Amino acid sequence: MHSARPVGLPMCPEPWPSWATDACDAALFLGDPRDVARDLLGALLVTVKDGELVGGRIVETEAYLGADDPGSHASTRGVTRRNATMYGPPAHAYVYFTYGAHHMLNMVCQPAGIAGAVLVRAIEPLLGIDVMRTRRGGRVLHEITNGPGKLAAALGLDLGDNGVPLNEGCVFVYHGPEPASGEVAVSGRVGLSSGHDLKYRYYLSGSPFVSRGRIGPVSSRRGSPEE
DNA sequence: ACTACGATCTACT
DNA sequence: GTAGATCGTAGTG
Repeated sequence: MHSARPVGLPMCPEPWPSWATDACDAALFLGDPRDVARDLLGALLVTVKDGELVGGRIVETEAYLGADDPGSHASTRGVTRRNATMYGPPAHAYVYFTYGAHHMLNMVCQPAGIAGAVLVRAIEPLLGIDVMRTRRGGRVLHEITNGPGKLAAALGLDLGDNGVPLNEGCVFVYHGPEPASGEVAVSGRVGLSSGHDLKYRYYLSGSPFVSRGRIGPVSSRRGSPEE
């Protein structure tokens, strides 16, 4: 049978993954962000920037809800110019800039008028690895995309990509093999000043490509900080 | 106009 | 383990 590689995309040295045969349709990105975050684990995330095709398998995500979520850009602030994309239609990229240095890639997953998105925190590099490595300053493989800021840099994303529709421009998502349920771990989100008690982070526990985020408010406390 | 701070990363102790 | 980078956003005057 013929290659599953989509027509129209640039070539890259690595072969297109045989399991990535179908682009995710917009319906996958319409639902509770916690469900979408879980469903995106294992999917293939691809970007085409500067004529280069790069990407990898999503291994870590976080869900961000609306006004009720203290960790969300939508909490207590309402619509602002920064978070407007989060209130826009689903299946679009919400890219923002933070800490004076880093871009973050989110996927909007609630109907227009309702805030909700999934932050992609880490992927396993599969396509265009040399290009991503160059964009990341020549790091070793497992440090190219193991964090939201690192991932956005490797994928070549910036504020110019805020609001682009998924699978129509430069950001694409393809269905991957569903992870075994025992492989999916859940924990508190990383780097928040509030809302870390909510277990809205999802990752593949066996993957060496997840970020090493600190979990929870206290590091000296013993016991079981996560489920 | 001015200020404080952030869904982070890196380097150095 | 922790401080510094670095700039867009939002709140205030």
